[in-house]
Amino acid sequence: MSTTPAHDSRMEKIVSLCKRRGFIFQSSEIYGGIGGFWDYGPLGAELKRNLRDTWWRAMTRDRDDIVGLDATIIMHPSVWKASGHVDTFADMMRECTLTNKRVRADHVEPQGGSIMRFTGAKAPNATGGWQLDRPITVLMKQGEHIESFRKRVRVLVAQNAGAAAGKPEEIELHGEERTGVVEASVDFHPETGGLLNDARPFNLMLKTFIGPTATEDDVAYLRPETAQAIFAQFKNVCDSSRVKIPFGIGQIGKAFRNEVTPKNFTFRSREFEQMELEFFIRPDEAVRLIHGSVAAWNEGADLSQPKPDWGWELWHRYWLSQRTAYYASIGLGAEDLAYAWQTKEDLAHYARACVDILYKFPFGTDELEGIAARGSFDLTQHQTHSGKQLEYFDEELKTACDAITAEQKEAFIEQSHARRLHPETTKEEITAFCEKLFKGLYVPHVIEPSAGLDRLALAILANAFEEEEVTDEKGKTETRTVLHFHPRVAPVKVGIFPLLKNKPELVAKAREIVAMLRPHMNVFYDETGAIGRRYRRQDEVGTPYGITVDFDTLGEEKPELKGTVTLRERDSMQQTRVPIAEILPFLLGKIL
RNA sequence: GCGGGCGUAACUCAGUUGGUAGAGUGCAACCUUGCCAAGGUUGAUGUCGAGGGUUCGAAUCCCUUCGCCCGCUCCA
Repeated sequence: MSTTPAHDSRMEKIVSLCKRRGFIFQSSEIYGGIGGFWDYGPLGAELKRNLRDTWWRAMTRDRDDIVGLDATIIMHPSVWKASGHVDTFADMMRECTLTNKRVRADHVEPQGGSIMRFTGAKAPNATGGWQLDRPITVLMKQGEHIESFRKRVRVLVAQNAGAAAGKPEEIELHGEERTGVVEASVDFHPETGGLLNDARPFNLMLKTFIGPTATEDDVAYLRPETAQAIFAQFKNVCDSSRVKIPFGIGQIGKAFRNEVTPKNFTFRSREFEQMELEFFIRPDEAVRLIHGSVAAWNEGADLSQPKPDWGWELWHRYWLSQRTAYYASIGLGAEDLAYAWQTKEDLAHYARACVDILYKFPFGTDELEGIAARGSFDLTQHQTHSGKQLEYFDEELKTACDAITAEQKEAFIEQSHARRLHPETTKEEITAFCEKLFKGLYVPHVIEPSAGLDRLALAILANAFEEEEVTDEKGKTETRTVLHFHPRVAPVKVGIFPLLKNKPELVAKAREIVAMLRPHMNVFYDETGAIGRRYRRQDEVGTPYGITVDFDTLGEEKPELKGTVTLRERDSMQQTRVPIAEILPFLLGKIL
């Protein structure tokens, strides 16, 4: 899916600017750095805070159907057993000794064939020559022709060696020897046939210990996602907040994953921040009982306002449109984004649908947010593992069911069985589920828009970055580096400059304006250097507006201009004369 | 994890066969300076990623290690 340009100077420039101007630093840099961890400097901290605030506002404060949560990073280890993370994140893995391809130890199918061993390989014709000195052991499958086998091994060797070894046909294999025959061995990679090394635990969750003794009994995990805390606290939120389905719980917080390969600057980090919403909805069956039918999604459906007869599909589409509108509100428009729908085969077994919102990063188009329709899987898992009832009592559903006859209920069960998603679901399970529904009880289904804050910050930076050719009045062309941040997310909202710093009246007036604006926004005062240089400095950190106090502000020669300043706009570099009294309302209108 | 490239000032980079580290930009102060990186003067900053070795002497050669980038792999 990603397209990666061979040399991406744009990304390098962004990384360099981030360091130089204090957006993002490598963690622990004075000790040589630590892979996959990044710090936000003064401007980065402001940027990230602004982004976090826009999400929180859009998702909680601006709506009356979503509440917030702020849970701990370390939770009861059982949370991760219930969620499936302990199992799927802690597989025993084996690696192919030829290609380093990794495979789950319990997923290796027994294979038969001849064990072939080579002492090494050489590519004398490759640029500079190339050589592999370690032995290679590969299974020649039953019925595989010896020449096609040799060709296959050369291709694998070439792939693994990268550019150094040159073309597969240039590779010479040395010391071929048949060392044995096996009937059903699990020691060879299912695809490559390469010998597998010993199984090793491979866990993507970061481990820690609770209490000072640090034994295996005290193991806990740093959360690999924030979502599970929302499910774990679902009942408490319901009991304390008078929320009614449909409603959501949003959370912003740190998560940790032991990524194999952190890469692309902050894009894949081991410590990162997520902004997640779990939006709880009725199962489609409950909607059908209440409204008689479930509204179907079609292209062009009106998604502006939720409707009571929406099922999971419309809710899923609704959140996709809401999230797209959110990105537009902070400067990421349709032309910057892309969407990737997971195919049925890619989906986890419990998921109904999942769409990723991607941003066109300089290093490739990659994920910013995933919106998944997860059914009732998570809450059901926690209900099973904790033994606590996580069903929701739906007054409206109970009322609707009380009004229908026993025959209608019987027909509904039949109908639900006919519509079941998984063929293996039994009639008994469907009946039990429906009987609960008739009492107004169900485990809510969930739509999960899950976004990466650090990825968003990187996208915003990449999207804002531009090196612009500017020609001045004298016809001199030069490069202007500018970050076109949307004013809402810009770390500094306005720069305030006295035209000259050795004129006390100008400095005093500029300080007055700083004092006026500071309670409302992040402002930056600068009096050093020529005015043009100060503008450019602010362009480079994305400050959308500049205000210059000059002699007209003091009314020295043109009394009619007294009390006005120059307002300079970053993107157009246009200047306008505005009264001081209008500055604050103007800026507030742009940044809120 | 594998292969390749790289690591010298805040940034971009130069540094010869091993001889004790530089440029441009930026930064700071002052003078000049009336709206888009202006001019001048002065100034500060490096354990040459880290550790070890060879050597009279290492940024330079060797080993180890850490980090970054690219490709492969991995990515509930």
